Amino acid sequence: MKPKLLIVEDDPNLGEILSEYLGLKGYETTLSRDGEEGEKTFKNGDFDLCILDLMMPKKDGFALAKEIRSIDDNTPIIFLTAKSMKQDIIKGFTIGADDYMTKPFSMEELLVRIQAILKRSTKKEVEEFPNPFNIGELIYHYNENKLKTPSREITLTTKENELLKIFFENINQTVVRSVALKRIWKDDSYFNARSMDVYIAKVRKYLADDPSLKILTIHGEGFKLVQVQ
Amino acid sequence: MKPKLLIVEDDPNLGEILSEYLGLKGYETTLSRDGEEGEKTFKNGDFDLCILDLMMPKKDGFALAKEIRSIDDNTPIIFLTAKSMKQDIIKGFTIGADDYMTKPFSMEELLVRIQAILKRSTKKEVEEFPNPFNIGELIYHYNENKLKTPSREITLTTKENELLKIFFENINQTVVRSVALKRIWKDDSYFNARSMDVYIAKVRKYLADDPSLKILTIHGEGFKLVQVQ
DNA sequence: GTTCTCATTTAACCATTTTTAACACAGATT
DNA sequence: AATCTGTGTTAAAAATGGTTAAATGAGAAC
Repeated sequence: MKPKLLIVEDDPNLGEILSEYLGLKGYETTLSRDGEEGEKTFKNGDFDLCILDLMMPKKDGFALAKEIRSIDDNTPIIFLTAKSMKQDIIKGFTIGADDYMTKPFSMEELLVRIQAILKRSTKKEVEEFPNPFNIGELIYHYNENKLKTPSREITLTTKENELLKIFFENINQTVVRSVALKRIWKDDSYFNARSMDVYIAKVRKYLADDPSLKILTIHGEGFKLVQVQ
Repeated sequence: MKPKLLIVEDDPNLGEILSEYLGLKGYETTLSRDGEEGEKTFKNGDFDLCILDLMMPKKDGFALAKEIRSIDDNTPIIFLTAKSMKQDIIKGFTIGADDYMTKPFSMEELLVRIQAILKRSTKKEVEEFPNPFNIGELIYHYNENKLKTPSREITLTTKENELLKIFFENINQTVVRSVALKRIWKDDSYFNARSMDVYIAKVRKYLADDPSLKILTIHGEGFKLVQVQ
């Protein structure tokens, strides 16, 4: 599958050129025109790498990078900028950038730098979990939308099933709200988020049949399914 | 453990300066003076990253990088060079470089670039925080957001939990304000700092259940959790 | 095509967590 | 001592999440 790149650049010329060039080189590119648009796009997409201009209207590249890092501290970020001031470069990397290029730059160089970064980033593929999946006193049949507890057998609805799957795939790890929303609801919006909260409540009730499993709330971040002894 | 860096640089001045600077910054550095020596050293060592000058006697940086890649295509490589020709840069990355810096460069920038690369390459040894963690009369379950004291069981909020974790990870050491702020609040700003002060007060109240634990204020620096007898 | 059923979304209200604000005090600086 | 900056404390405001029930919508059954 083509790696997905998010390009956030307010100069329409450069943006188009970048998008087209990288598109030709085998990437799937999405172009946003300012920081705020970039943030929305990032939240609703699933990108392998972000290329951010530093000076942009509404929200600059540093601010956007911070937002991105607070959602996900793994997706690589490359900054593009006209400024080549040392302190900016240091700041960029401190925020969590993976590379920093000063305009004007060579497209070809950008390309090889992107390749070098992607070579290493390889987002961890979620391993396929066994079906049925045994955990604690529960047996979860993802394929059949079923959850068996010591006392009953629950037939899950589609959304319940998807949500439960994400939790079992990420046991003891935080499931970020926006990530789950993008995966199940395809869109991170206010109402979808509230809908998800309703489903969290439902799933919590099911899991209550095994007292060793709990879904904790990570305020402002997401949820975490933990198994205690 | 300190990451190990191999520096191959024929200019004795630059080599020494690099080695010393990066040594001060917490790396274990080994310096070789030409490509052939560099190759031998690489074969006999176990390095986390290589910094190679491009123009060197006996064996140039490209040739050395090829040797390194034929032995191991994982160890990151950074090229240093006086030439900034586009074709050289492309060639460097094509051979398998991870970064390419043109002399003269800023030490600080080299450092942050090294950090950015190592952040991705090092097989993340997940420093497992003992869970539960016993200290004095308290039992701290980080995974469950719980703190058990002799008299009660406290369910911690997300922020309380993260703050407490930092303190327990750094017992008897100063936790610098800005470090904790960046880690928990993602941003060191006035209001976040005040918010943190509010949480310090909350956490102090919880710890008061064990009189041997105290959070001291290090004025202008941060805080320190100390355990007295 | 209409009705029924059930999954899903929206809405309203409540609870908790986090941030902001205000004021008091402490330590450092002059 | 006067002043500045940094921290302690408390309460109110704002944001986020929990819960329940009604509204909507989509597919199955009639």
